Amino acid sequence: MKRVSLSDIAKAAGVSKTTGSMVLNGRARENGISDATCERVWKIAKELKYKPNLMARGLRLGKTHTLGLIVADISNDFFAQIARTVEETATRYGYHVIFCNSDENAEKLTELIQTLKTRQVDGLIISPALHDYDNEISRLKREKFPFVLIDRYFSKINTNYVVVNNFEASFQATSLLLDRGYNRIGIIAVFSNSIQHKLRVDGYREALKQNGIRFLRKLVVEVSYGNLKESIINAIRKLLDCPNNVRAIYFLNNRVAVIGLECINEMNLRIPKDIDVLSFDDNEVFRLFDPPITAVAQPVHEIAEKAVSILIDEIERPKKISETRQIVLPAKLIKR
Amino acid sequence: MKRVSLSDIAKAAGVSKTTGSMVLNGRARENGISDATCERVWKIAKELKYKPNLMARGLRLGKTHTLGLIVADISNDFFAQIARTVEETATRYGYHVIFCNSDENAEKLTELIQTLKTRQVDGLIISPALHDYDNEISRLKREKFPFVLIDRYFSKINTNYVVVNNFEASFQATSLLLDRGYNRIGIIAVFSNSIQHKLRVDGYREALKQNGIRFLRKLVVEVSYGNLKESIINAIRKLLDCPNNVRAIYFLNNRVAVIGLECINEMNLRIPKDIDVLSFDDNEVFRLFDPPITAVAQPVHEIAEKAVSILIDEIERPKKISETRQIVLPAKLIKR
DNA sequence: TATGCAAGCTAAATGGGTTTACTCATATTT
DNA sequence: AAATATGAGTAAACCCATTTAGCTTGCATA
Repeated sequence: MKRVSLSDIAKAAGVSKTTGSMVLNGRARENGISDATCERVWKIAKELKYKPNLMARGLRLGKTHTLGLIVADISNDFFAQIARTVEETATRYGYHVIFCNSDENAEKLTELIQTLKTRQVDGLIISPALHDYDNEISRLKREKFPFVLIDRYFSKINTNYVVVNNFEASFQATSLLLDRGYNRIGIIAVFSNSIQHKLRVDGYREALKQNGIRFLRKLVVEVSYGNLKESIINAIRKLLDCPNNVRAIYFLNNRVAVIGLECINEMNLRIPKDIDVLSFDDNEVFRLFDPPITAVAQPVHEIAEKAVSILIDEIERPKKISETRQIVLPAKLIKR
Repeated sequence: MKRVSLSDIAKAAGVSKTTGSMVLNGRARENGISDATCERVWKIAKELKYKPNLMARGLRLGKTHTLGLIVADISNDFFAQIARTVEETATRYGYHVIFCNSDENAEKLTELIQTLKTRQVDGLIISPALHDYDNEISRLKREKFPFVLIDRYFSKINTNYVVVNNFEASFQATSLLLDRGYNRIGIIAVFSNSIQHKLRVDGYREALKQNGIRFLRKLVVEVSYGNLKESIINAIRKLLDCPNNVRAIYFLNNRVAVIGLECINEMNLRIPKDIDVLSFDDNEVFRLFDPPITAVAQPVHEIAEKAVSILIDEIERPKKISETRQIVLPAKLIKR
């Protein structure tokens, strides 16, 4: 029941391993192997159901045809969808995908990157942890290891990335709320030092500014991942209460939005009577709410597809040194 | 910048590769390597940041320390959560996970199983496609390839599997609806020849029976994956309409439930006034609905954890021939 | 006749670990 | 004193596909 190896094929076909390898890799022509031999090898390979041992090949070639995908949490709808398309696209290119969850934890991320490198993945698609300082990522960069960041990136390192136009999308989202007549809009976000976070807040500020409304720092509440629910309840309470007097909340991501909605529910607040909400990042079920939740939808499929194709391009093309690709896709405001 | 290999370590430490290998694999004691040598090797390995080449090791040992996970669609909340825990658990055991989407397509599933085997994963966790006949799975079984089925299984093949008690859970779910006073309950499900499907319907029948209500085949509507939305709208319309006169719908899974809710929304029906609903498979947001949606929640974490540990046990233990493990976990009815 | 060359193919090295079957001292038994 | 053990370690085989460098043989040209 043991696997058929190239030697077996070679022996059975009465040729050398070299010839066998060449034929089965479609290099027969260029190496002047005769058609007769060629056919013989193929026939035997088929009969014996030969499948090359990818580890042997990988060892020799130094390539595994495997990509690593690191996200905060694959059970989060946004990342699950990314993962879906990453896998699909990678498969089209003949690659497989190993995935890992970083839990928004910089140390875990560092560790994951290292193990995946040890495991010899050919490249990485990474959504860096929120608090990550750039160390491990910039090490990858220094080592010229192929990788693409998605969703988030670092201004200080020149890397490949695929993100959305956070500023613009946030500007539009805020403008919509302003149009609806809210001029005191609270933001609830997970604490983060990332650029996207900043850009989303900046977009919000710009929208306020263009409407002649003053930006108030205290309306931007940053909660921490630890006990999201409790902190969000407090945040909402604080925003609604008197001097703030907020009537619309802008959740800066998916996760916060879903939990935020849960809190609003529990606090017996009605949307939009008591409070209106908007979420950056869409969720399949937002449109099913009563009323449906307006959200900024990221083009997940494009993000994933682009990331994979850039990555594989970098893996397979001879490296044109430090020529990075930085894609900013438009996010779409879905009014509901 | 090239990787440090075992030879490098051996050379630097003035020992043979053999000794190096033994030391670094913790086999120093049993092979009578002196403590001095041991320390020297470790020290050098650390200094040079030695990471073994896992492909070389894998090639020799015939093991990759990789598991394959095949689900219908990883962007489906249920599978995303499974994937999450599978990865976590596998990592604890020192394994990585390659995932693939079968799209409920038997041919694709067959192909995936084959590629993953070629890729030398050590074992597979599979949620078989709905319409799959058992061929590829039983081939795995014949070949004694380690695998565990989750969520679904085949009565005709004796395999490892981890599933929930579909009959019992469905019985309880139906009983709840009956208690709420609905005695004409419609079922909407994706067409399937799987046992779980049957068991869920059987549980429903049994509940009706114990309440002295006749089972009506026409109240069980099977839609196909093609154009779910349209078919569900038709199904709902048909069920509500006159002779049927259904006032409660029992969605037989997650996917159908979410889309079903969307349809109900679009049809401007109110829950529970016009129609009440219940879903087999929970979804994070069901409790946020107004009113919240009652659902049967599968213990996803346990399913995934159990599946991984059974699989790894099978991979690592000397095979006690054809001794399969079949786990049936209780699903929990979450009344909302 | 000797030389060049193309066609068709192969031996052996390579990649980096693990494992088997030794070696070589010295120490202990019998 | 000869035989056996033991401690410490190693050379070489092995896993399997790819690739480099080169080897025949036949035919044509100088």
